[in-house]
Formats: sequence, structure tokens, C-alpha cells
Amino acid sequence: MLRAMPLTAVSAAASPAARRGRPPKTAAERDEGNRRQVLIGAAARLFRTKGFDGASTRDIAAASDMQSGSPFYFFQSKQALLHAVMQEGMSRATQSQALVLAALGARAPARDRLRALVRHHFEVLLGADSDFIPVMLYEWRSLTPAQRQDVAARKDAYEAAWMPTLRALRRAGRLRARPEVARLFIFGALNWSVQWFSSRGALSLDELTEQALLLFTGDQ
Amino acid sequence: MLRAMPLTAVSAAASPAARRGRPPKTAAERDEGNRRQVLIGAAARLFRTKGFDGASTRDIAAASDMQSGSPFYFFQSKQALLHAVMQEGMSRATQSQALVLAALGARAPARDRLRALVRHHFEVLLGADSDFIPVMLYEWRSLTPAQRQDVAARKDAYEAAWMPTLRALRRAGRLRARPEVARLFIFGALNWSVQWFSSRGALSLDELTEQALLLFTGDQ
DNA sequence: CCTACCGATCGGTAGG
DNA sequence: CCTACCGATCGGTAGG
Repeated sequence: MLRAMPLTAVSAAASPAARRGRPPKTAAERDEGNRRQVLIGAAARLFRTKGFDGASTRDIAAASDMQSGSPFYFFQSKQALLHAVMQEGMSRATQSQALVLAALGARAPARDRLRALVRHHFEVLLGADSDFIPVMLYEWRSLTPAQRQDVAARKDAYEAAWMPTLRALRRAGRLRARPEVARLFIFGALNWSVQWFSSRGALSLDELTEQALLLFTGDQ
Repeated sequence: MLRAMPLTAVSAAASPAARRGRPPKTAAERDEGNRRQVLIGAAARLFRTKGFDGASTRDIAAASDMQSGSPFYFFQSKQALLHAVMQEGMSRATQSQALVLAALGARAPARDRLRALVRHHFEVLLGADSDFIPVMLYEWRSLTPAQRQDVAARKDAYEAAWMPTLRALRRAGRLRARPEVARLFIFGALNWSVQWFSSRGALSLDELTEQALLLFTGDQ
């Protein structure tokens, strides 16, 4: 059984102070970064629950204990806030995925690597603090074209890490579809779980992982 | 190879006149049904392209050659129009799916039935006139709770038709996951193709079907 | 960050 | 079905 890695925040580098290349110093600066993170978290929650159009910037401000106009002190537009949610989500997910693969080691059998990748992806989609990636998956249409390109590139990088494993399984005869197409179908199968999975339901994330491996490779 | 069944309109029974239990007679009545269908088609297209919130009733009216207030002569609300799109889509898809299964016959091998079901579902998702079901899959959150229940019941009926085939494959050892969970994953894999499939891309719907069967059952 | 506000859009309706 | 319109909501901003 695989222990889920907690998805810790890693995006302090996105704060204005850090972007300018010096470490955050004053209490005001640190607090500004905190308020920004609070907004991103509240937006992730509300965008996931109500959709981008259904969640107003007033909703997000209220959930962050701010007045209605204040989010625009931190973000140029509602879309920029959406983009920040997705960037934060992809940054966390890509980092934790890399940790999972590194912990396994390069010589781990391909089916162990696939199991770890699937289990980690379920954690990203359905685990604690899992609003960010579902927002990316289901609200990307609301981005500007330039933002969309950026998010697509981050998503491609995340998914590319699966390809060596899928190709190895294909070579071993455990995966019969073409790896590139298999990748699309597999991510579809997993990503769709956001629509039907209930944490109060009968299945745990481990059981979900087991069933997914049975379906795709015929064994666990 | 499987020929795709055209998804012909079957919802004349939903017109006001038919609901009253007598056949449409006057030109005005027939035209009223036509205008209604035009609205549903335009709404399907625009809801798919721009999302429920992104497509205004004014957009839909203009695409149907009407003035801005006119859709509300045919539908009580924008949500009722969305609901009609989904009902129309589910009605067509369920009927054409039943025809596909009937054409195969009850004694067809389970893997042939699965291939036919997958191929038909790709046609519903990606073929000509395929706006309705993607709208249902991706915009159901905008329905009222009562409408949502209705649509969920129709979707359950559509998916239930897959279960005998999945159970037969499981019994034959060609499907290793539990059929109920396999159903969820398989529909996820197929439904997600709406997000990435391009009809100008390298893959045809037949090739897609072949790859899906390879992934799920290890053979075609 | 808050206060106070603007301009635009939108779903929906009355009356014919 | 069209005309003409209302009321509400919403993203965003100026000025502090």
C-alpha cells in the first residue's frame, strides 16, 4: 500500500517580493503573501464548488474576510486569480509527483511506478486540499488564450512523466494500447472520478487505484 | 468495422401540441415545434462552445433568427432550455444505442457488443451533430436539483445497458476490474475525449475504438 | 486594503 | 413571436 504524500505549499516564489529577487522581510510583506494565498485558496474552493462564473469575486472576497473590491489589489482580474489557482495546483502536483517517483527509485518495476502515479493522481484529484487540479481540469475554458497555453504546458509536463512507465509496460506486453493514446484514456478515466467519487462512498483511494490497475493492465 | 447510426431527432413528442395529446395540425403549430427545435439546436451548439454562463440567451436568440426576448416564449427560463438540450440528447443517444444493440442480436459475443457500444458512444460524443451529450456531461451543474435528478436518471438508463456486457466480459476473464467500477472508469476515459479529440487529428473514431478496447480488455 | 461607485450585461417580463 | 424595458448582479476602478 502506498502512503499519500501531503501536498505542501511550494509557491512562495510567486509572491511579489520573491519575484523581485529578495527574501520577504517586513511583516507587511509577509502578510501580503499570506493574504494572496488566502485568496487563492478561497478561490480554488469556490471555483470548484460553483464554477468560475458561478463564484463571484465578492464571494471570494467574503470567504477571505475582505471587502468586495480588495481581491483586485492582489490580482489584476478575476481571470488572473483563476490562473493563479491553476499555477499553484500544477506546481504542487508536479513537485509531489516528482517526490513520489524519486522515492520509488529508477529501478522500480514499471507496474509499481504506474501504481504510485495513479495513487498520487487520485490524491491530487480527491484527497485533502484537492480543489486546485479539478479547477484546472474543468475551468480552463475561462482563461485567456495566453493563460491557457501556459497551463497546457504545465499539464503536459506533469503527464509527460508518465510516458516512460507506459512505454515500459507496453514493451513488457502489459499494456496493449499505444502509449500516447493510453495516456489520454487513462487520464480521462482518472480525471472523471472527480464527477462521481464520494469520500463517504464505499471505495477508498487505495481500492480505486487497485481497480484502475486491474482495468488498464489486467493485474495489480 | 461498425457503421455509425445517424442520430435522428425523435422528440416531436415534446412539443406543446403533442403533449396535449392530439397530433399537430395547423401550420402555426408545426412551425412552433420547428422554432423550438431550432432554439434547442442553437443552444446546444452555443452551450458547448461557450458554456452555459458564457452563452447568453441573446446569443441563442440571434443564432435562431429571433429577437432577444423570444426564447422565453418557448422556454420558461434559460435553465429550462438547457434541460431541453440534455433531454433531447439523452433521448436520441438512448434510442440509437438500443438500435445498435438490437442490430447485433442477443447472441453476439460480449467483446463485439462492447466494441459496438464504445463505437456508438464515440459517435455520440464526437460525431456529426454531437453537441448535446457533451453539454449534458459538462454543464449539468447549471441545472436545478429537480432537473439534475431527471438527467441523472436518463444517464443511468443509458449506462445500465452496458452492464450485461461488462459482466459477461468479467465472467470470461477479459475484464479484470469489478464491472461497476469499470463502467465508471470506461465512461470517464471515453467522455474525456471531448476535451482532446480533434476531427482533424490523426485518429479516426474507429481507431479510437480499437485503442480503447485494447486498453480495457487487452484485445480488440 | 476599504469606501463608494460606475458601466455593462443579462435573465426575464408586460403588453401587444 | 416583437418591442421596450426593468432590476439585479457583477467585474472592475478611483481615491484614499
